[in-house]
Amino acid sequence: MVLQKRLDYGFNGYQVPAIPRATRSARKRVPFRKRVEGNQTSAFDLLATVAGTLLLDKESSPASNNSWNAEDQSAVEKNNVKEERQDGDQSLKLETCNVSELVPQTNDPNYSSRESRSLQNGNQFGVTSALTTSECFERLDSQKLINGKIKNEMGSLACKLETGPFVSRTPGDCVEPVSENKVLTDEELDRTNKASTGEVADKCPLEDPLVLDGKPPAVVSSDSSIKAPSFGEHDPFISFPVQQYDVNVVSRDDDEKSSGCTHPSPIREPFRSTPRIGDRRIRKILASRYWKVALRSKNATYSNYDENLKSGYCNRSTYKRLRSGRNFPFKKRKFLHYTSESNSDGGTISEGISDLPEKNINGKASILYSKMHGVTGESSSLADQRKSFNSRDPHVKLRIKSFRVPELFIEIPESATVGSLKRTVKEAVTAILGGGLCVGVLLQGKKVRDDNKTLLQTGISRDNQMDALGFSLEPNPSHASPSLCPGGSPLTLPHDIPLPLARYPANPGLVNQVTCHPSTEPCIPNAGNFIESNNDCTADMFDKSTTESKALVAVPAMSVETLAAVPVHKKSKQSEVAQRRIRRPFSIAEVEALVQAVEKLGTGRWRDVKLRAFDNAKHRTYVDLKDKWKTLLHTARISPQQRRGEPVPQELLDRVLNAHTYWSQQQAKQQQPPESCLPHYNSTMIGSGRCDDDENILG
DNA sequence: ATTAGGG
DNA sequence: CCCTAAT
Repeated sequence: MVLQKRLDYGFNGYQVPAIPRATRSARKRVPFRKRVEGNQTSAFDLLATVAGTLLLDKESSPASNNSWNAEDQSAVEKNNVKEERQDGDQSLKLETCNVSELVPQTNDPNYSSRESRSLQNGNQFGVTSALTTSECFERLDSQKLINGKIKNEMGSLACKLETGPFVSRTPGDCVEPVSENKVLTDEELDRTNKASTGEVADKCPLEDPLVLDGKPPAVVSSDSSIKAPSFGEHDPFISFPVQQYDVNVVSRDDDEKSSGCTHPSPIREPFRSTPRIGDRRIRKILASRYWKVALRSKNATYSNYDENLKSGYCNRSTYKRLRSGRNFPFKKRKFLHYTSESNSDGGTISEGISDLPEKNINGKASILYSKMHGVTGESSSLADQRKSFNSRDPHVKLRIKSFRVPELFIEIPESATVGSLKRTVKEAVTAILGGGLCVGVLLQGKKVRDDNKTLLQTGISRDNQMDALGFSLEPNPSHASPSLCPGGSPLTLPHDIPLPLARYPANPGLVNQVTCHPSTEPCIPNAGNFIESNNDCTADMFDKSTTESKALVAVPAMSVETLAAVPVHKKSKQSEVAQRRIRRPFSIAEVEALVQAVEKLGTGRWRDVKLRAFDNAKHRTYVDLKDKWKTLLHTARISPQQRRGEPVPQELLDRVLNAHTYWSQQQAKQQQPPESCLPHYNSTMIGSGRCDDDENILG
């Protein structure tokens, strides 16, 4: 009775019917189908597509989790690592990792179906479900130049892979590694490695590499505990920076099983060592910033694009999953590994980019991958695109031959097995790809910052521009503090000039941009709907990251320790390490909306408040609103001098105070329903003296 | 999934 | 904002 009435009547006496849960659930949304025509794909779409491709790649196979362990005999992978003694720990510095060629195709309404067809019909492309990172030894020099830092002490890893023709594979298939491809035998690997070694030696005369080929690797249990002794008299730790690291992720999981006969993974022995027995901490440092190497769950992966996707599409259905996974903190803890059966929403085809990974899992491949094949000598060219020759085809087809992953450090004891090393690198890269990945688009060396521009507008769709188009993987700015972001990562081109790109008006054809224009300011919420103010679009983040990354240069030694503190290899399982959400101070308008909603609904009904006033602000959870109210209350109670941040109008603070006292009394009244019908209202309130529920309070 | 409160 | 206990 009383309770029910409390729910139905608002602070101001307005009737505020409780919203039925079934219908008011923020997550119940009508599916939205994105439709764009022609070259209307915005740069953002492109980014999302690429990112989705990467993610998809990573998740496309259930076995891919351990894929890095699986290169062994048949897997096409080789790692040449140059070691350098250094304080006991092995420091791998992966300046670049090239991700295998992928072929994102944007803006195709019939996308999924087309790709499926393609898969069925021919083997032109294959979904390898493998993240193939491939070397480019030849790029070393240029890479160094790009980075502006020559590292003589750096060894080089040459991992040239010849994987042969494309392999076709159905998305759902379990990784049957490159059956049709040329499978490198141990011998072949060995030979190749040696060749590479020689090459390396030539380029790095300072080093005196030893090849450890043939040494039986230590057996490592699944929990990564070391069961085998370290190599002879050598120090347990070695430090070997890797300039180039070629990794081929194959969806196999036989690393551990075949531990005893792990193929030789050439590691050049250090010429100097420092005795030290330490824990098996693995330190990985990404040059541009210190990544939390701990793997983020795949859901976290989505989360990273949450904001972007949302801002890009403002499409509820498109990211409803994301939303529930990211904006509602309680879900962050529940990340689970996806299985191939994962089919959370079984959405229709061509939903949106955010659905790509899922689609693939569902067997509806949306993106094709092709095996990387000896793409070398492309110093700074991050991608190679082809455009459909059919001029009538409004779709831009890109083929990204390789991706560069930001430089990263890895520290691992020399007693660790090659398998664990691979695992470690895998985790590091996976963390990057799955965690704070950002994709940048470069056109003629310049960053395309405006995500809202279409490919056409940008010029990406033009033939003459295809050569100048590049992609870069960048750390997600929200994943690390700028101070930890030293020198330009290999991803960032040296001449990263801020482009004064004019913001093009949102393309009318893009539904998503209507409500999502970055300049959209939260209008004064008339209790109806509160326009979201999710302005942190990717473009801005990009600017920030690239700008900041240029400021700093060296990797502070201390941060190594910092990073090491992160439980890296704890169990490559659910190291989801949910990152803290970015701070988003409430705007005055939001406060206004909050106050107004609380006045009507009262405290304690945060979900309704959320739905009422912040339903469109997906980054505001009811917990956020509750917290904000809490702080507002606190702010209202302290002296104005003590307040910080954007000053909240006193008027609003007063209302906060009033509403709080009012609803507190209401709450108290319900404690003792009986004779507590005393009209003791706050003096500032104007209400009838009735103890009923329809009191009127001054707004 | 929500709410309430501490951190 | 995060985390948790309690609903």
